[in-house]
Amino acid sequence: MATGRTHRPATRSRGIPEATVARLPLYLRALTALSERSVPTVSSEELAAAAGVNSAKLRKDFSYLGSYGTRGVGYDVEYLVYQISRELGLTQDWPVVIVGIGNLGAALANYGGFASRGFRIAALIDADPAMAGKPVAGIPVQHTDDLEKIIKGHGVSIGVIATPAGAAQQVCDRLVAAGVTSILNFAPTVLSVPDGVDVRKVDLSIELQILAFHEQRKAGEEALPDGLPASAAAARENTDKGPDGDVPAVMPA
Amino acid sequence: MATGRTHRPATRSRGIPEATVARLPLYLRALTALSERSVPTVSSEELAAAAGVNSAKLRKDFSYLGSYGTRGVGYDVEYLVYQISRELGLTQDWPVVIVGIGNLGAALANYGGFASRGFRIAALIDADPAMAGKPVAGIPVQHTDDLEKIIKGHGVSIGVIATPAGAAQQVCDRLVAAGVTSILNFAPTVLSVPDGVDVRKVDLSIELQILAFHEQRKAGEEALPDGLPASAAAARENTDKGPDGDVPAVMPA
DNA sequence: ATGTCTTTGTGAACGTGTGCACAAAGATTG
DNA sequence: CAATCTTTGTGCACACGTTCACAAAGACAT
Ligand SMILES: NC(=O)c1ccc[n+]([C@@H]2O[C@H](COP(=O)([O-])OP(=O)(O)OC[C@H]3O[C@@H](n4cnc5c(N)ncnc54)[C@H](O)[C@@H]3O)[C@@H](O)[C@H]2O)c1
Ligand SMILES: NC(=O)c1ccc[n+]([C@@H]2O[C@H](COP(=O)([O-])OP(=O)(O)OC[C@H]3O[C@@H](n4cnc5c(N)ncnc54)[C@H](O)[C@@H]3O)[C@@H](O)[C@H]2O)c1
Repeated sequence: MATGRTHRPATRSRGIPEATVARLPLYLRALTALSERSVPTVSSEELAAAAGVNSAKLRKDFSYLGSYGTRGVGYDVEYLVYQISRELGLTQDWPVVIVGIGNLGAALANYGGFASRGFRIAALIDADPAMAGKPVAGIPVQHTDDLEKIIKGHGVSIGVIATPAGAAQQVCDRLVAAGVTSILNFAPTVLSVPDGVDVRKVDLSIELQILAFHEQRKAGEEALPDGLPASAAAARENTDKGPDGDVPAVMPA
Repeated sequence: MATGRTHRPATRSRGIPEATVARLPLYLRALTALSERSVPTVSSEELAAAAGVNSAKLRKDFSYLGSYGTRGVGYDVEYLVYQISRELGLTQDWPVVIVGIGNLGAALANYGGFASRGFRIAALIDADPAMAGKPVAGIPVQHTDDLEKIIKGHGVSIGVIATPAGAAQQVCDRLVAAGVTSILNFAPTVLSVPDGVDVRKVDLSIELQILAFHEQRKAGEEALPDGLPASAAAARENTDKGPDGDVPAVMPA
């Protein structure tokens, strides 16, 4: 998420905030569920509850797309599903390649929710010659040597990287050189890409570490009931190591 | 970030901004790499480059933790690794359970970067009786019936949900009732949890859809001011066909 | 038509995050 | 010790995001 902000004077409401874009798939999911239950219309309050957001936020989000609601009634479910799908570019099918068919890559390939949302696995690619030709999720794995040919042959613009971290940048470079302009990276590495290429990352460790941070905070707060956040301040004070750093300067373990 | 009622902004203590917390693991990763190369000190500029962020942002982030740098020199790598680890609560080992040992759950269990970052897989849990006792990643899978016993026995406070969407809320409720207060959710559902429980989600489809949005914008910027009639909307709603895929989120009435 | 009732769409206030730019701190050199 | 050089830590301004609160739009009943 570092796409150079195209400073568009907003001729029309064409500038949808990034935070809104990130929530559209959430709305779409909730709306699809309603659609399957043949619910004709939904209010911002109901839909917001289903998507787990504030209703005012939802209404403002939709206002960036246009005025698709009816006052006093709500939103037409089918119509909104279509509008959001169109906005997200899901009315077309996006061919996707997955590179690195190990534990994670195979799980991704087997993931059903992939195809049901506008994405199609065009190819699976791995560097291991022993894997070449072996089918995973019904799709034969192809060798990295053919990466460029595969990308260009299928007109792939979205790539998923599930290789070890050490190989990720190299794979990324090849993908980009072959024409991929959007990358979803599962490897724990920072990827550098040229302007115009989007990278999003999914990192399990980071998520867990964020949870651990809050978990620790919760555990420390139990001591003082309803009190002021003196503990945090005190803990930080400690780091003002005295003249002789009594705090170990080396990490244990 | 927590789902459910967020009326209370969660004790906005003298705390570290959420955006900063989310970057600390990134810094930690970069610092660990430097540490392994025995680099003694690093400047904000260098470290920022390695972590893929702006150096001013990095310095401001660190300023919330304390004054750990030396002007004219930079930051002591080992010391900073320790301080960030401590802040994130990684100086202790967090036992984690994974519920739902299918394609994804098994991949997560096999993921090495788990243990190397302060987390330990305490148990693997699945509802399939056929899986009980079978080892995955060297750990025998246990049945859901024993979920509460397992959680309490190991003092687990972090749970990972990798079940189908339809089972996620139910699993979540049981985890929370058993004492789990942090959940990492891979199922495409909005989880409701009581106050005090943190939920973070990882959703592949959402990431891909966000990429598709930007991809579409990049590709089709030449024309199409749209304005499609509503009739076209009704004509195309055939996008859903998930035979099993993910069970759509149920709406709380 | 008129009135009432529901719910949208949005202006405005507020909160959070980002990045510039620079004074101050400390290392280092002469 | 003073001068110089490097790099931190942060004040400030601005951009972005969230939430409140309410006028206006439209449905629906009478
Ligand atoms: N498994 C998880 O749950 C998980 C979680 C978070 C992050 N990750 C990350 O995802 C990545 C993959 O994890 P995994 O568990 O599947 O690892 P894995 O070792 O099982 O699979 C890696 C695959 O990548 C292939 N590969 C290696 N170099 C390649 C190259 N240059 N080009 C193409 N393919 C190449 C290997 O042959 C192998 O099949 C790792 O970076 C890991 O850190 C995994
Ligand atoms: N595989 C992926 O790459 C991927 C990507 C994104 C999201 N997801 C989501 O992750 C989840 C798991 O995906 P998967 O591909 O591993 O599915 P899967 O069907 O392979 O595995 C699901 C596992 O959960 C177990 N399970 C079902 N109900 C349970 C319950 N009540 N308690 C405990 N265990 C239960 C099943 O026995 C099975 O082993 C799904 O919600 C999926 O939508 C998967």
